[in-house]
Amino acid sequence: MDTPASPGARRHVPALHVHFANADAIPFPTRNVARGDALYCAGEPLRSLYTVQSGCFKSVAAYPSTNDDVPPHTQVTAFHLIDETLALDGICTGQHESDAIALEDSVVRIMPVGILEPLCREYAPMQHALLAIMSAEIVRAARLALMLGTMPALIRVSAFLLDLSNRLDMDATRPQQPDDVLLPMTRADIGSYLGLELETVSRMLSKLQREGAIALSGRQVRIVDRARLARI
Amino acid sequence: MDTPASPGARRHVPALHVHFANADAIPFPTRNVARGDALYCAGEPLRSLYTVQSGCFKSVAAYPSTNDDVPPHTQVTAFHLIDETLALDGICTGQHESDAIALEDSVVRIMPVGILEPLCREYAPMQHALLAIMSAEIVRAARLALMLGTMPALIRVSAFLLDLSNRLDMDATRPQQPDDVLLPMTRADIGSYLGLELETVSRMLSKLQREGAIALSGRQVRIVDRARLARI
DNA sequence: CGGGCTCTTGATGTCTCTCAACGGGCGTGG
DNA sequence: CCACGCCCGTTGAGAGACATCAAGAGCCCG
Repeated sequence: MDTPASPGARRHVPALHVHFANADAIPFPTRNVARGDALYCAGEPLRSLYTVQSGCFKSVAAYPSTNDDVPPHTQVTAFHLIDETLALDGICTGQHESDAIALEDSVVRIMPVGILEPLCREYAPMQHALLAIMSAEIVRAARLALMLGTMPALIRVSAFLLDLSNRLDMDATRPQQPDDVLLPMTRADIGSYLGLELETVSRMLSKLQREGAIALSGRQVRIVDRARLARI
Repeated sequence: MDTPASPGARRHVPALHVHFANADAIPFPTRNVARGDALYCAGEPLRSLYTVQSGCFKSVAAYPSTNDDVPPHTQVTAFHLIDETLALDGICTGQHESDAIALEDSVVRIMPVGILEPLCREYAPMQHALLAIMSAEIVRAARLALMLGTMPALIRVSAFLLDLSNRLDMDATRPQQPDDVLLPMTRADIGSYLGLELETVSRMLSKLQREGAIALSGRQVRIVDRARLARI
């Protein structure tokens, strides 16, 4: 899971989804992706990295099924909001390791790897930024694994809400309502990400509402008592 | 989880724990770490990356506890065998994000980040190797999360054994007995890594033995029926 | 030889999954 | 404009997998 960044936290929590220094200055092309469409699919050759300009994506990975007669397990491994970078998992093989699906009509900036690597060799800050982004992604994934391995369902869901809220706050273009979160994904997506069934996600959201931590109507969530949510 | 790399796998599975090209050619210093000692601890400033020359480590992460009155949940997030690289998670903040504990008396090669980054700017293959290693780590962590989110205990344990066996085979210095695996970690470590209790790990190992997939005596595991293990 | 750590195995409990039914929103087409 | 179907979300009842609690055996090391 990503960073709840509560006041009580003892250790410094890394700023995940680091902004890509200097990339703004370079006239990379953009691409529109309609809601539900794939930006790329697993197995395709990696040509570029992408940063989200507007909209939102989910990454869906398939577990390399050992006995592949029947359904290969899949899971949402990440959600990508504005300014966050996609396709980092493809560098190691030169192939995309997951599908990237737009959750809304979206725009991405295209950064071809063939250009990016020489660029990073030239500009030390950019190299450092790229390494920082990748490192943050490692931390993010490890923290997700930690949560899936040790936390009960209610905590997973509340941590997810807090994380999403924090990341949406990063978006300077968004009106400043840090307590109002409009979920761009279905309960099934959330469940897949958190290692839960969609019914369980629904139940936990209802429970959080009953306890007065949030108010919800469909995908519109209002964080009523952030401290309570963090304390769960 | 890492790569079972079975014959049945449809998609190409990335070679995780990529070897660090050219790093051998550079006279980096080494350091000995006694069994049970920490190579580094979470929160310390990141000075170097490390590759394992001999021995074995575990990475232990603490979940940034929101209400930190009581025990901050911890989990083993990775095991590091020979030729594998540690401390990649620290680059994003300049601080180590986890503890690295030696499971045996070990030797690591020390690669100071202040040297590594300029070096990567100079040598494109080295830059690419570093990016590939970090990307592979992202894939590894995501796959672990996927397994923790979707797989039952028996599959987690069998996948863990297959992965460990495959990674040990990468070690050229090891005598060629790919089916004999000496686990360097306790059941509790395995359980923490797999999101299970140590009793469950023990039960699953016993079950795999009853089913004729493995033979075990303490930490010595012999993979008797690799196909069956992969098929579970 | 004793103490502590590790591992195994059993009994019981509980959390989450599974199966099922139902309501609401939205788009399509009558 | 309304009807219908489909997807999404909610809620309940029951089952199953794993955690928890507990006891005991093996082993290493001092």
